[in-house]
Amino acid sequence: MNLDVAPLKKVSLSKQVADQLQEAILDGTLKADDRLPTEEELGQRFQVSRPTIREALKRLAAKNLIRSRRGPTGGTFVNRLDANELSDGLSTASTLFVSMNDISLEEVSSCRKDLETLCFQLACDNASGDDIKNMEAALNTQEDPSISPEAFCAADVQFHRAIADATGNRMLSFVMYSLIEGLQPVANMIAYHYRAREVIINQHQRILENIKERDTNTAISVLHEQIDYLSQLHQEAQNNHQQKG
Amino acid sequence: MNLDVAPLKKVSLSKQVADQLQEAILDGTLKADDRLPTEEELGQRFQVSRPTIREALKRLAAKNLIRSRRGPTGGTFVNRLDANELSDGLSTASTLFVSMNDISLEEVSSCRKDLETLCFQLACDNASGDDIKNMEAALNTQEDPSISPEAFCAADVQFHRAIADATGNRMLSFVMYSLIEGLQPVANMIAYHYRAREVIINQHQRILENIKERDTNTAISVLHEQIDYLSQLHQEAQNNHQQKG
DNA sequence: TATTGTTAATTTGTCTTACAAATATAACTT
DNA sequence: AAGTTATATTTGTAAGACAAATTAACAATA
Repeated sequence: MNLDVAPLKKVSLSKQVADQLQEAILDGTLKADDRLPTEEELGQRFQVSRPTIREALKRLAAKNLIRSRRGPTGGTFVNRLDANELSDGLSTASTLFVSMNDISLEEVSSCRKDLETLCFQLACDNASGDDIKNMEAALNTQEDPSISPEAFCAADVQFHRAIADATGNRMLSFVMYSLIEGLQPVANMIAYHYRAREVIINQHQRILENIKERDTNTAISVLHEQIDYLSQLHQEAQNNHQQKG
Repeated sequence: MNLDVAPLKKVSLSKQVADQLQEAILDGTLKADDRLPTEEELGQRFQVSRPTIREALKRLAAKNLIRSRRGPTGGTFVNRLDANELSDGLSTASTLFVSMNDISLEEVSSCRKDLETLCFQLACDNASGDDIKNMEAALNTQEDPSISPEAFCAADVQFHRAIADATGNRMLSFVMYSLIEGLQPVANMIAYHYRAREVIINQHQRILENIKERDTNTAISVLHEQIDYLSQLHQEAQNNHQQKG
């Protein structure tokens, strides 16, 4: 008896419902801001109970695909997603990826170096006036010594994002967002050292200046200086931590 | 009257539970393959009902952070995630990003060209024997003319992933996975044209050959040839589609 | 009339209880 | 001893009820 038995995949109902709804969102059947039927109505259509529908909706909510509101005009709506909101999922994904796979800082750092170098080349060619203004705004925020470490860190992210946006390629921006977000923990650590703040600010000033003057090579050399500096700081912090523990 | 009122966010219980559990997973309190308490026990700890716990767990399940099994030795476990599993979320994210933001093929294509060029440079330097074998395996699959379009497409993804892995930088691999997955729809279309299959296979053969011989420049030139070819095919398909509609 | 207060209706959020399905362990039977 | 059958445990699903939020319509009042 040599029969190949059927796959027999028993996928839970809530997952099947979630997959079908996600499919509808991805292929455009459900567009942004569309309102889904009520949970009860969905239950009738799929022939499952309301808790099952709700578990399915929570799966989609976790991916930021939908939002819910109570009340007569409430209900469940399809989210319009921009890079910022999508990058939330990406950043947890890359954080997880780094931590669970023991990715060394060296790998992350060299990846960022390569990709951001590419961004600098494109940004020097394509940066618009608005892009420059965004960088300036982020830098101005960082230059205020009274801001909190969190705010400094956020402004740091904003600065690098502005450069990614300045490439003019939104797909590249999107990819870079996940990298920048994924390195937040490192940036976070730096923000607590006032000495480091000064160094970072100085580097950003020089980067901005060189991008303005379209001096690609100098801008890139400062970038490399910064990434190496961050690597080194992070390495020292780890060593200290190991000695203490 | 110019008062800034507080945000007043009332986060649902299931989301709060999900966030707390995710936090525990991210910071390492819950490690891979750890078993969570049963749903009932979780309910007691958080002082909420089982359905609420379940909705929270479904949120995490949607992100592939946990898995569940029934039975005495069953329960809910923390997932050990590799790039493959994480790429599921990434691919939907990039697919969504492209479709909801009207990202042109030109942008995606040029982003992939730049990033994959970088990969080729690193791969030519660092590709190991295993990496070469992975590429050969994918190519062998594609060379069988009897395989389905889906299988051809999957093998195509596998080939490009193998190149990304050959860079030796797992962070870069991870980033590339999202790009490769995000372009699945285009690859999918190609797979249905037998004429195109031959072209793709021929290009892959030459790419593999040049990576083996560490001829970076030639390998890259073939890559660019392929990306341009795909762009062109896609453009033609779109034009045909518009004429028909 | 215009503003305020009240009520009702709708929809998601949560709880309770119950049973079904899967699965490993232990007990039992042949 | 081997296989079979109970049994306990845990997630999956269901149904019904009530709470909370929010809008709309209506009534009351100045």
